[in-house]
Amino acid sequence: MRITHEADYAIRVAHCLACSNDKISAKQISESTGVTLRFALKILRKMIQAGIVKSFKGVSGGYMLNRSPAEISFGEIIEAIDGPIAINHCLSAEFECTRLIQKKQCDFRRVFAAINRQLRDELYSITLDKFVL
Amino acid sequence: MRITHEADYAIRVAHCLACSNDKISAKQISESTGVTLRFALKILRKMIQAGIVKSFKGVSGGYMLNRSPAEISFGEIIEAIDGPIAINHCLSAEFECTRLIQKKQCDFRRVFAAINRQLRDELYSITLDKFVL
DNA sequence: CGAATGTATACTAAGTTTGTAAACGAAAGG
DNA sequence: CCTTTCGTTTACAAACTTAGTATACATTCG
Repeated sequence: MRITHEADYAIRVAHCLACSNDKISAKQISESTGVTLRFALKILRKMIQAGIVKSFKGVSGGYMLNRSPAEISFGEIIEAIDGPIAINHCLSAEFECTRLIQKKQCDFRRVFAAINRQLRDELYSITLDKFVL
Repeated sequence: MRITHEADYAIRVAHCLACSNDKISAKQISESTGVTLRFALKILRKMIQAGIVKSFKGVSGGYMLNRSPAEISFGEIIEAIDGPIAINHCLSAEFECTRLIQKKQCDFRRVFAAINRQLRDELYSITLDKFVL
């Protein structure tokens, strides 16, 4: 029932980017967040694919946020790294309910889905701008 | 960001107990929930330790809930199996914050703690009686 | 070109979860 | 009182997930 370390690091990486006006290199990000360079690169790649971050190649390349910090939420970062938020495995896309007691299973599912939605909404309501100095 | 299979099974086991007025044997529980006998025993043991379930030894022994279904919540069952609900590792008891950017870390923590509290409250508000036929 | 930087894929190590086995303990009922 | 039935405890192993690393390649700018 918790986010992965990787998602936690991703939030710190995103925060680091939000605090800088200019683009920063992976090396600088690594140093200022304490996340190893290699691992930071992996996280940055996922965030690029999710459209949260953009990158610049070449000698003076680096990374920066793709949108304003106010438009980037914890929920979005977590889902970019860990995949869709699902507090119970029966809520994930791949899952197929094969229980004998079909009705009960689905009652449980309905309840978990409601809680999940609420949690997800909360995580999406927290944006990076609230943490920039 | 999800509960373990074990906690999910535990909810079904608890539901099974809630649906029966009399005590039932581990074997019956296993058959009616689809959880293997050995694993069901393991889950029952944890629920006994948490005071959710009580057991009777001997030839006509078995298990039953220790309280009325209305007094047993999803949150309690999940915590009995998985331990305290903590959406981020920094919220767990053992964790020690050693970040350089102390202040920021703690801002994050404060936010996660608030979300966690809300999630926990929701899970504790869902009681077993709502699922008994 | 070549130094600095990002990209992509694949792999390994570590940790957690899931599930099983075996030996022991306790109570009901003949 | 002793056998049967059932629960308890500890330990172990297999499977899966997460965390982190290595290697090789591509792009940009001076």
